[in-house]
Amino acid sequence: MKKTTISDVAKHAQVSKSTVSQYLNERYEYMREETRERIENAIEELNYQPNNVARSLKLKSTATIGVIVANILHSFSTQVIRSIEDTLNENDFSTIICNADDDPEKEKKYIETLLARQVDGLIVFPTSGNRELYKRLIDSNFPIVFVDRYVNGLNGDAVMLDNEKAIHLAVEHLLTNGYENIAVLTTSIDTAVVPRVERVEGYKSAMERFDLPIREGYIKSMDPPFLKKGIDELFQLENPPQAIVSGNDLTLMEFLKYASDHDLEIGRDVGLVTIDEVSFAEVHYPSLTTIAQPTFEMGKKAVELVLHKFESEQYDEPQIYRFDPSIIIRKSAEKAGARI
Amino acid sequence: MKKTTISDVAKHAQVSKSTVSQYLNERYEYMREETRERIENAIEELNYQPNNVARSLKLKSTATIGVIVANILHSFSTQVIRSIEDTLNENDFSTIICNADDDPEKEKKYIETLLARQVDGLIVFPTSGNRELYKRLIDSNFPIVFVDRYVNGLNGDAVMLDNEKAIHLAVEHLLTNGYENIAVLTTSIDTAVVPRVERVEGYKSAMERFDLPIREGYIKSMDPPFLKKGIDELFQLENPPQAIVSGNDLTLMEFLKYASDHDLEIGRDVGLVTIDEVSFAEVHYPSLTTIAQPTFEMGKKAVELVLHKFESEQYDEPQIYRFDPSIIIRKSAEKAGARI
DNA sequence: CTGAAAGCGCTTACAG
DNA sequence: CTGAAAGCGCTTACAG
Repeated sequence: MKKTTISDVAKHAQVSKSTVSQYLNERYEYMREETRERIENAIEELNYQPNNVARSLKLKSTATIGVIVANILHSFSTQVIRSIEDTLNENDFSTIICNADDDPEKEKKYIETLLARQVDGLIVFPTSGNRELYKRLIDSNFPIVFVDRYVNGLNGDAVMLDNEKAIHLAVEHLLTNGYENIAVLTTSIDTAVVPRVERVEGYKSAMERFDLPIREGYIKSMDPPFLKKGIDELFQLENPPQAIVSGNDLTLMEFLKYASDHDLEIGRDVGLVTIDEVSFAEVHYPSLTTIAQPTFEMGKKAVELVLHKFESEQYDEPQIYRFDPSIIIRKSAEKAGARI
Repeated sequence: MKKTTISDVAKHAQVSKSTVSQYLNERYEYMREETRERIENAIEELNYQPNNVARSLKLKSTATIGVIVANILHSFSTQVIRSIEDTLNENDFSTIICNADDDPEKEKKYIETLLARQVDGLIVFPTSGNRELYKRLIDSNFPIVFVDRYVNGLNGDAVMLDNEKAIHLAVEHLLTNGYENIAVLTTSIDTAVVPRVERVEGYKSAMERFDLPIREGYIKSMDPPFLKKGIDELFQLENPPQAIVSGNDLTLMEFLKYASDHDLEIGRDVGLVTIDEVSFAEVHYPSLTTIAQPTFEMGKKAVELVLHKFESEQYDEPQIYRFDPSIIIRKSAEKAGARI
């Protein structure tokens, strides 16, 4: 079961390895027609498959990009990653995906493995735990692009949603439809994860813009296991909210469970707009009004940035690229007080 | 920006490359304590990172498994892949995931790329288009394991659901709750994709077992874009079905859309059991009774099989491993004729 | 306990 | 148009 190598092909076609290599790299102008055919036949007959590992070693490039995602459970992440893979594939690059599971230790281990495997670049949805490591990579000019979040104080490229706009769209829609007491639900902001912080800030600025009071009690930021309690507190308030803005799909699931357990009918008892499009938005009863991120474009941009860095030697000033959210209006916030 | 190599470390520590290599492979018994420390310091000072590509070339092993999935859009696939990644990771293997998008051409290209990259094995959710290629791999004893589907007539290991049992569980549950006219929805069986065929066969054998007539008109197998029409035909029948068994999450989405568009209330107007657990089963109204596959165990088993093949030289007779489905009873098929 | 040498399978500058 | 040689960064059998 020995694998056939370029030497076998060379011997069989009675040419040198060099010429076979030229053939493999499609530099046919370096050989006669007749030679080309001999090599072609030899490859066919021996069923030769080039060894890319050897090629990578020599070329110092693996044509592989590593992707590290803080938490693959978010539908947003899954969608962006699909786009990243597709785009890389169009460029004849492979993708290695790693799920850090929100654990900085795991993230660190993955980064090191990927570097040892000589990936040509990294696209990462960062946790908040590896500032130093990222700094070193950026300083050494290694191609790296952040998605969804950036790392505070680091001078790296990032592909981000315009989070403020996302919240404003949600709040505006709710107000237009008559909801005034609006609460917001996000996953924990203890670790200062950028989009979450921006979404909470966006909530406040939206309330201000529409001359509404900001009640701290209406802002609930906590991780999924604790959200149930947070939501409960919301509805125990003297003035419970008439509507909820859910910060992502995980907070959405918690809220939907709560609503179903407490016979809160969405749309009638409480309005709902959620950030991130989810697969079941259309078939949920009532259908869910969502703020969608342009996941396809964001993934594509991330790939373009990382490949550009890899291919060009020059240094470009790092930038944060903001993408516009869009609202998909369905029925979960159709009309306030519909029950009356 | 030249990378530091094992030679740099050797020079800096004033030992040979061989000894550094022994150190890297943790064979400390081959050197004095003092030497070990010198190397340790040199690595630290130079911030040396080993190059795994070179190592792979020499060792003829990349510690990487390729995963090719026919269609990543299935929630089942996503779940199994997560389990595969986790398990491989525990074994210090990397994973490269490719989505064939139900396109045999794409699948073929991916297989070839993965082989060129010298993956140590392949786990694949096969399309039906590459029999010959798979045959060659199996015949040459390359470590390969099929998941979800096997390729007809090929002697390879496969990790499968007990599809017949899955349908029986669904039908039994519906009958127990008073539904008698039961239809089944699957994606197209034109290409003889094994689980779909088994599910249709399972439907027939279940009907027989419970002494019910098999009506061909109650069996709808078509790809998502055409399902709407198929479902419509079902409900135009003289005797429309009282309940639906949905073959997977994609047929489920089509059915839910249809039901919502035609004001069919699930549970009241029509009972529903679907194969594959979906994220929103709990929060759907009414909550969905599902037949869950043990995705975690299946992924784990696939990894064990492929690593075993890779590590052991001996030839084991290939086998099909069947996994038991389980029913998660919720409310979408609670009681027939609830409307009366 | 340590090192020199060969080799993994490619690519490419260079010579002819 | 074609080939011999060097080298990518490791590992390992072998000699000392």
